[in-house]
Amino acid sequence: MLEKTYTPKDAEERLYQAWEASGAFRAGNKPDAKPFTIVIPPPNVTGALHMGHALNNTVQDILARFERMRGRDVLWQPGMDHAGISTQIVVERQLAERQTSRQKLGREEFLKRVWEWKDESGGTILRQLKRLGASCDWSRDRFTMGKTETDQMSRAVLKVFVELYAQGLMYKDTRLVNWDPSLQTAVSDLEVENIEIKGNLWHIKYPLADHPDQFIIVATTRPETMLGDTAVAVHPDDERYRALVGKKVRLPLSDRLIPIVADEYANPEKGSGAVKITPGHDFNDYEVGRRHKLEALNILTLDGKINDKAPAAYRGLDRFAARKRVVADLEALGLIEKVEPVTHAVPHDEKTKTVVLEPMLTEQWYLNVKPLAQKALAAVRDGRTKFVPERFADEYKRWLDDIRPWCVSRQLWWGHQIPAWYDDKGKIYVAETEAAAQAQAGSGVKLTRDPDVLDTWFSSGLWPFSTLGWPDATPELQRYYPTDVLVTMFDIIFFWVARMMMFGLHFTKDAPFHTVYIHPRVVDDKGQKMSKTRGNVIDPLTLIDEFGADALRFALAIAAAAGKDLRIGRGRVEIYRNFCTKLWNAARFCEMNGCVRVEGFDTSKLASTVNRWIVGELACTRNELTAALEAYRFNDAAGGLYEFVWNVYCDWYLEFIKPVLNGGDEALKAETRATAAWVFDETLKLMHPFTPFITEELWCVTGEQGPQRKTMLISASWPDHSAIARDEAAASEMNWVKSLISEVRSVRAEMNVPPAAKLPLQLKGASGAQVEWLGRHNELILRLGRLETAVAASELAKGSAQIVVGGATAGLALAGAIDFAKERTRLSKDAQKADGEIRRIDLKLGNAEFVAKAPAEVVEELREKRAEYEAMRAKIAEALKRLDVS
RNA sequence: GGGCGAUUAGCUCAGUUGGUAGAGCGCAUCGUUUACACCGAUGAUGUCGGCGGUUCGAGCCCGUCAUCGCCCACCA
Repeated sequence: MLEKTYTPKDAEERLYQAWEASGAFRAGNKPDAKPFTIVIPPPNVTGALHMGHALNNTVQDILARFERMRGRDVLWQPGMDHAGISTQIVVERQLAERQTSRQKLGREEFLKRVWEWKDESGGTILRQLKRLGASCDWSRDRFTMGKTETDQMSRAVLKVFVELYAQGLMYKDTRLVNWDPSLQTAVSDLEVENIEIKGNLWHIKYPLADHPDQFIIVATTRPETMLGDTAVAVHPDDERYRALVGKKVRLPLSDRLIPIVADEYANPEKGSGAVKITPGHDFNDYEVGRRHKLEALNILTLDGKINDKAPAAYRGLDRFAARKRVVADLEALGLIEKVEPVTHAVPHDEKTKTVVLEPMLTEQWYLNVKPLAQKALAAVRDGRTKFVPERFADEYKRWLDDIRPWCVSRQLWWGHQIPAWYDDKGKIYVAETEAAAQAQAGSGVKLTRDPDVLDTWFSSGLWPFSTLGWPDATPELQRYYPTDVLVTMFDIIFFWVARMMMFGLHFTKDAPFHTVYIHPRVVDDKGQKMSKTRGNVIDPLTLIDEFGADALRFALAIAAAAGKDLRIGRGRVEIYRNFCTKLWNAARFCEMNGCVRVEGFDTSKLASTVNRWIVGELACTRNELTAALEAYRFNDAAGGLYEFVWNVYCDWYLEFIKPVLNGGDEALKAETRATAAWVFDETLKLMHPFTPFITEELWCVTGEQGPQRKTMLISASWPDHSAIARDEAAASEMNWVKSLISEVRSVRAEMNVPPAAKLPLQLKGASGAQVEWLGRHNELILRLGRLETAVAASELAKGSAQIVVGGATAGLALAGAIDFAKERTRLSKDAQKADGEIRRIDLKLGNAEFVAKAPAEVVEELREKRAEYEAMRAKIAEALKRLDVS
């Protein structure tokens, strides 16, 4: 027996364990089946489940369960990312709380601590994914980094690095990088976020060396960098400065003489047309400096303070303090021409958004990605990999078309250490192991390993094949690679998707997936991006606790229209909790009425139109649903199910069959029970990818009553209704019946006919078929229309069918009854207010619960009203009889 | 500066090849007929951002403008 209400909390944990125990999540169960592979976007080991993950993994789980039911051998590969910078920051913070630091511990000890942290508190997110119902093959859990370098996940990274080096694509270079002075590491271009901030544009007078009373004016938003200026540039065609090219200016504050050079970079339109050149601290100036062989003077320390290359007065000052000091000193010297406020984009750290990055001259490892990018572009251009929605392919192509070398080294400890060793002359030996490097160098040579680690995206770029065992030729790699669909969001197309495409094509010759599905970004119900600082973060686990995982999943799926922001709030999840409840109650209805699935149920041999109709509707729903899922239209898929379950099956079909189930035709009753049960069962299958828990629960429960379930729903086959042709005759017949009933109800409501009043119906001008239908479905038309009789008028008028209910005068005759109806509603509401526990009030007063709990005066009042009502009812009946209703 | 997306009922959003505008919530009225009040029935509400064009016909195609959002960009 089903409980009166569904309690997700009780069911979810039990069912999840049952699934895991049955091995249903494991890949390889169906050796003869075609594989279907999804790799999870590995969440950061530091992460906790947020709404974005909930959506991302709901989508993947829908696909995984759908394909599993369709008979594919599904591998949903789980795992996590070591998340270099994020993780190192987390552990360093903990150390700081204990008054220590990574520097004090040393590298080895620090890494030991990070691993300890990872084993203890990393990976909460994986447990949280289970609460969502994620059907990953947990036995294949992977991490982007091995504990030792002989671990396969690490070997994959080393091999890739070494091969790229051997191919001449990986190299060291000294040039400007985006430097994070807070973490003291280089970051890649992608990790830079330009944020508009308000600043000043200072116009500074640089005196000419020959004529100290004459000035050339330059403008800058970063005056402190003038301490590193090594030239002033003007445009070669700029008449104003032509005579000055080759001459020198005396750099204020530093007292150095620097040249005036002609370079096309200087824009005569901007400012004074002359621009200060600081090759050591500006990407453009660096290029100018190269062209004119200028020194790239570095005036900053790695933590962003002025170093000893600058005049003594500024040494040791933080770069922002130095800015103030420089401006003040220039002012004192009368060298500030003017100051204008400007808004300009300043490079910030993409993660913290607070640290201002500094172009810094350092030696780093770069990967020349151009040749890899060509392959990645070709794969998308020729359709080996397609994006859904398509427009994201354009973004992908634009980025790859104009790609620059990727700075892959990071000055961190947590990550894949770069497999490069140096001898004391600085010669580089790149090899997968120290022994191999030593062999290259010769036995007597002392080698030192490069201390830097790789960008965390370097290893996650290998994820689709490293998780399957590459570089070893494992059976899994053979079977499950290339994968099928990648489910992710637009914000990591460049970071991750493009890198996987490049590495995948370069090292395996195959595109790592045939489809990239880009799901929407989840925002709050006001359309605001969720963030901790805004305080509008909705925790998916709280929603799961309150409404159940199924409700959350369905809410996400039905709102997941391609490419648009997805708004979600408590209210939405509540709606789909209600939907789950509806499904639950439909199951209870079936159970109470003995609707039990019959072995060998044959949809082609149904005698009843109603049953043929619902079977056809189901088949139609199934086909549309399948097509929607194949096209990644999750909103259409979920929407179609909602419509079918609620508006077709519950609102109409179950109402249609009530008279049959209460009637005396045993054969019809048996057929109807079997049909109701079969359709419900098929519906559970269709719903399962979206709402796995409640459907599995209902599947098991009905199994106890009907034929014993041999398998769980998760392992059931996706319905194949291809043999079921939609019975068009049944459809038009039932649609007519539905519209007739709707019309009757509409007329009743318009005319204020009280619900209890049963009216006679005469149908004028009905066609022969309609007369037949009216007769065939008379019982349910009477019931649902609350009619006394429903007959076709004997004389068939020409034209369309016309419904006459009672007649215009009937409304007047019933006026008194309406007052009673209103009164009754008011009283029942009063009664509910008086005792919140009374949820249903039997106004016939036969219900003991009501009598017991309702206030006595309400009971008394209702008794009186009831007598009036009875009298009124009799009068109405009489009045209706007298009315001319033909 | 370049590119992309959005603009449809009070709110949140669907609307796949152009063919009489949809859903949920909310609102109004009614309701206890043994699945469900986390429910049922009925109803009201839209110059589909503005303007122009193509077409027998445009929410959908084209042009243009406006507002909002996102991405990219060397930010003197």
